[in-house]
Amino acid sequence: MRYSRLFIPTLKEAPAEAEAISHKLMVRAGYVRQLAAGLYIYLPLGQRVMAKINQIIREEMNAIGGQEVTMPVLNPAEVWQQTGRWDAIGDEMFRLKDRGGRDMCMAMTHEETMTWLAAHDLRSYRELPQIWYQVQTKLRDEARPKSGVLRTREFTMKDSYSFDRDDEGLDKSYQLHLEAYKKIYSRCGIKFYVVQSDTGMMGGSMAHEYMAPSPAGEDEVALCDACGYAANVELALSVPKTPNFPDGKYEEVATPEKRTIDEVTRFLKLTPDLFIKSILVMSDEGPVLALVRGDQTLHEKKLAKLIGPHRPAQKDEVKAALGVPAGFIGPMAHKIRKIADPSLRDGVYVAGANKEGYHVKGVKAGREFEAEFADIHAAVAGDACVQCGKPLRIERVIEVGNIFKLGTKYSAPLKANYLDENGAERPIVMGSYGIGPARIAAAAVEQGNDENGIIWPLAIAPYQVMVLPVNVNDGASMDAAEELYAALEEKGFEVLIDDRDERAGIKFKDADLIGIPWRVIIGEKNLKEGVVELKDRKTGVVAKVKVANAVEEIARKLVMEA
RNA sequence: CGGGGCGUGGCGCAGCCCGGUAGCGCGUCUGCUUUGGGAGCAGAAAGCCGGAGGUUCAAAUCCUCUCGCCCCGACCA
Repeated sequence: MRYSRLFIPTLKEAPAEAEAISHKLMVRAGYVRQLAAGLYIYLPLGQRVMAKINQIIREEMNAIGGQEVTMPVLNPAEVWQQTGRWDAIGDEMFRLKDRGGRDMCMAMTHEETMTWLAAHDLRSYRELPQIWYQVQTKLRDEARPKSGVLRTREFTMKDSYSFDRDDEGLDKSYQLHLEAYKKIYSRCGIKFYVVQSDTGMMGGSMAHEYMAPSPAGEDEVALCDACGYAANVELALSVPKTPNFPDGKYEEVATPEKRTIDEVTRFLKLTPDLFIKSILVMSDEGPVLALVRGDQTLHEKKLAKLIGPHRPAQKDEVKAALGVPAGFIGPMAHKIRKIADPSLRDGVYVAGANKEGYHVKGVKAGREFEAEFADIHAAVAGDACVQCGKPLRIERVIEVGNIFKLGTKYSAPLKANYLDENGAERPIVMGSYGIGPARIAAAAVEQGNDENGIIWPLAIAPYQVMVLPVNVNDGASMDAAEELYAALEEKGFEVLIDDRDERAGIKFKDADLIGIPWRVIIGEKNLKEGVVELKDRKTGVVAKVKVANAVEEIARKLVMEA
């Protein structure tokens, strides 16, 4: 392709609203433009990157027997009502009515329609298993679109659905996807972790997420380098370091006006890990007292898994439920449900005395209070791994994919059944597996960039090589450039030739920004000596190669890397 | 949905507090010079100052409402 004909609107400055590196660079380098909050236009270069990612995804999905289908983006309300999600999902679903006044919605995912199809056209165990996938636009009215292409309201998603006879079959389909996904991200050239994840509102029994490390990410994972334990912090288990407990004598201490852990620790000159933090929350079933260690943070998602949706109690609710002003609550002698983090099981702690202006020392689980124990603290760096005891690392990540075992959550309500060998009707056992191609692109930019611009992995770069004649008005340079360009295209490489009559500086800056992995620079002086320069975008290393060997040399580099 | 910030030529910004009818840098166009890391000089085009209402002789500037965008949080199937 000729640069002079390609629409690549590069910018010297990043738009004011861009924050994430990938956002700034993708806009500056002319890959995308924003139409409105969470709505992006993919320009020619961006389009090529997406096409390449989607191609890799398709190849790997086809390799495990996936079959591509196309689903309607516009859905009737009925299927969503049958699974209960029409009501369960709130403002995040775009809803509308057709001219006949029928309720419709824009599909934000396709469990319903895929299962509808299975319900209608899968009849016999002989037809199972099946893996169907789609690479399509989905719409979600995100509460807060952000970080460029990372969280948008309209986005392409590859998702596949597996249909099996039983759990054993699902295991196999799940395993196929688990491996296929690893290949996809590896081929796309991004760093990623596979972590245990919450099944969330998708339902189901097992789930993993594929996480690409990046500070622009919205999630955090806990990782153990020693044994490989990896989990989303939403469910990561960890064992905090055990403090040295002072002697366990139970005594009341006056702590006037000292309410927060911070105030009390300073007042009593003790470290926060010797305290019990008592947090009252209001659940659908009434107030619940959550207990974590003073140096830890309650993880609301972990707690939600135990008690359902909840919110922190107001000051007057604390007083009403416990008869104690907030700031002096202790775990002793309340009749309400109490959930304590396991780190409180042993040891002797300081806690609120359930009496205004007082705390108590020497509080022991099983002696001063009883509670259900469950890991409800947020894992932090340095906590011990539950599997091997080595310290955990916490890293910020972009979720680039997820896989779920759905079981019969959707097949049961939509009556997606099959007949087994004995003629008995059974629900199809399903799995669902998603990938966000735009997030792969963004993650690649987040992971591959320098002060000059993007550094694409070869496999998803919009072009593999850029041929850059420094002076297009020099006949010899242009002849050599055109010849190289034609020869490389002939070999099947994707080549961009910068045939613009621009100053060298501009061409170099644009080339760096756009991030094509390899660059051949044709300069007048070098050409007179019969050489051109071959520059690696990533390392910046420049190699002079003989014109006669250039094509072969470039081909060698490209093939070597691929 | 809660908290904060910002809307001024295509892009990045100043002007607003202390009203007087808009300016800088980059980009764009023309000409000459230049030509290996975002050139120099000369000239030019381009802005209902997000929108509506109000105050005033006069509003980018003050007041009210509204729309949009970004950030933090909540949410994220």
